[in-house]
Amino acid sequence: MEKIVSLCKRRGFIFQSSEIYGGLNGCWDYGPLGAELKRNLKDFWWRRMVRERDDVVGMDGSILMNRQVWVASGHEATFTDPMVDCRNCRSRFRADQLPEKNGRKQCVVCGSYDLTEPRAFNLMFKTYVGATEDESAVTYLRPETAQAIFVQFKNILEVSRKKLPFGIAQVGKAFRNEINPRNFTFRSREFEQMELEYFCRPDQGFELLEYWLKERLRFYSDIGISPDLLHVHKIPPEECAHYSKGTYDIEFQFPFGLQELEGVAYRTDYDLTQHQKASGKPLEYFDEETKQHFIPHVVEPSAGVDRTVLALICAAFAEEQVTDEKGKTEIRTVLRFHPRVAPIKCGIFPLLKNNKRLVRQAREIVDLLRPQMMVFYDESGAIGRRYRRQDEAGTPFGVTVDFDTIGENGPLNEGTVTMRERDSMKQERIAVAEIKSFLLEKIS
RNA sequence: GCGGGAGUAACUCAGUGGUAGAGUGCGACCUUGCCAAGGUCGAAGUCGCGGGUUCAAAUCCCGUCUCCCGCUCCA
Repeated sequence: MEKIVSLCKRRGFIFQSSEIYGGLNGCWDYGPLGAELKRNLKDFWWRRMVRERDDVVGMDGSILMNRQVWVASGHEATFTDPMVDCRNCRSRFRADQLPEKNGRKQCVVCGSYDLTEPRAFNLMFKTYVGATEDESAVTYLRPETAQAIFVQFKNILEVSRKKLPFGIAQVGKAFRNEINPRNFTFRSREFEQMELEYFCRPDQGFELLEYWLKERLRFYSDIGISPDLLHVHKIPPEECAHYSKGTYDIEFQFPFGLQELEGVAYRTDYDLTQHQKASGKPLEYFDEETKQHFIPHVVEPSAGVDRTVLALICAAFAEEQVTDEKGKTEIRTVLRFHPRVAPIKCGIFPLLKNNKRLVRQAREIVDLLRPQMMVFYDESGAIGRRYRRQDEAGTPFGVTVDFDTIGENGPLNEGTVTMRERDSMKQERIAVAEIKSFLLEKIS
């Protein structure tokens, strides 16, 4: 893990937030390569979950919402009071509301005395909206993005003219004042979620839970995370959150252990029911076939952007022994990103920088590709060094303009470049005119 | 939150009271016909931060922040 953290900083994937002031616990910044990687991940999620489907639409909710949202969702009560957990039945209570016997607090559900110490669950960041800092102005930075979808359910149903089952997707920031941020960016206080709330009839819930689990596993495979590194954890019913009738965690084998990337939860009609009650506004759906009104159930695949970025980096990280022509062995550090998520798609190099024709031709190729993909031009140092630099950045392809390209070795290979592939280090000659379509096919 | 370890250049680290160091990397120029190792020059450090002891602190003491590891926790 230390090697990965070090590479992330050295190459500009991830830095500590506010580093020159000593950092801020649980907060991280993405550098040039990290920002590209993260953007590629979110874009592909959006494409797969929204644009390629008829039954899902997107939204982008605000981070600050009316405080009543958090009262209704139950977050205010369970996130801000001193709470104790029962180790026996996993119930959670406000510490001041538990009965005591002989000076010991007792679980009101199972009667166990095996309780955790009371802890302040100030997991929501509190803030004030408006000029006055009094109680009436209090609200919170959202601790999850899902609630924005639930409270706009009716509006989106109306304008999108969708029928059940259909989903609303959102990518955005959420904040939790974690007691113990850990494991690099894995548990951060400010993080981004990619969430889909997929609404359905009550009788479709379990079937759709299985469907979305499968669909999401396909997604991870399509961004280059091998199924060998993934594990599906079915949460036992007694451990599910109170609102859930069934949850699967999709876990990734990080260097620090098997950890959750995404939860696929069947949230029933809990959230919409809560908001209907609290707001007094009907959030029911009218089914024209059965002529019935009911509150839709919902299946929620909820993925962490930052932890998936970290998983991509961990899965891609490799150190391999290579032997050069003199028989010397050395370590090659390479990030084997899938071309689809790689921050830079192609490096473009003139074989020598002191030859104007080579440089000009390479620059032209840069201009050719730039409108459609992130490319990187490099002319400094020996060509091998430039290849290795891109290996560490995870760039899947490299194009080198040589003397054949510009016709100096006769017409045989004129107008072709070498295309070097990162993982195999193999090179093949390819016509300049074909570079763009070759790359577009690989990264789409 | 508890226990352990660590913070010195972008990275990896040396430096145990007396002028801030190395390797790699980075930049410029030269060299270079395809897998990081040539030459010359150069930039770069609030020694995590704050306080204390001392003629003098990267070094000793106290506090604090941050990261890593193990517990704990993760509606």
